[in-house]
Amino acid sequence: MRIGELAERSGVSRDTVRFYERNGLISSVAGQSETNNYRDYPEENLVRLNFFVKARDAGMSIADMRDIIEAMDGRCDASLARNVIESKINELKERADQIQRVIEFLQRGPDPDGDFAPGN
Amino acid sequence: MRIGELAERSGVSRDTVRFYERNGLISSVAGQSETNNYRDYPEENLVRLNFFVKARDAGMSIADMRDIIEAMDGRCDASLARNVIESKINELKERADQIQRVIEFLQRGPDPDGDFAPGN
DNA sequence: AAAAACAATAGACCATGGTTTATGGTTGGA
DNA sequence: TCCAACCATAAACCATGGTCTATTGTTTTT
Repeated sequence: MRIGELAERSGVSRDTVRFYERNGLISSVAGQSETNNYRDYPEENLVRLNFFVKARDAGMSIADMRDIIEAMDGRCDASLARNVIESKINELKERADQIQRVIEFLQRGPDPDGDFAPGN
Repeated sequence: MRIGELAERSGVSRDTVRFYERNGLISSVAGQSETNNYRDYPEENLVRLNFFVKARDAGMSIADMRDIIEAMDGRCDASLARNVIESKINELKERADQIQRVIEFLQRGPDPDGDFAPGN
């Protein structure tokens, strides 16, 4: 499909698609037309972009996403890939825990102290 | 205390302290010395900074943090403050959920599809 | 055919969250 | 006294994650 369709169906802008491509997150191939140089974006990019949007909302960086898709693409050996994924999962869990701590702080108050509590 | 001590004890750099102050997250008062214009950072800033570090690690923006401390400082009425805090809590929960979804994706595979799965 | 919509490329621009540099003054220990 | 470490201020700089503009060419729609 062409970039506009991909952008439309994935919910990110054309510019963002190009930005992601420049940063190695997705890839396109030369189109079959002789008259233009429109690129063709294979269907799989749609799946990826759906993931990127989720991952972005979860606070994941472009570099992290790239690590993950490279690991998943089997460009490196399977056990290394598993390690990469595992470590990203652990980072995400850390982050979720940290969020939980902040939520608790906001709900109940600061750790031991008195001032700067939500109950003020 | 002076900026260096605050930075040291809070674990952020002096530059970051100044940056946070410029952005309304903490405040200082003029020092008592006649010969210099060193600022004095009240103890409470330490408590705040401890929170900011947590909040930052949880992915909270400066603007969000500012909203929270302004709400907690009682500069606006209590019910409004509670609303602000509540909505930040909800945003954090959203974020945590999103992270959980990404974790599950990475552990089990994509939603319905076949390609781009961690199992590759 | 003419206009509107789309595409490619390159580079400028923007906000966010800091960090670094430059300049000049202050303080504390050897 | 002299140097290292500290402080203040302002402005420049940086990476990240995009977004916007300009230019040029291609479809598609009317």
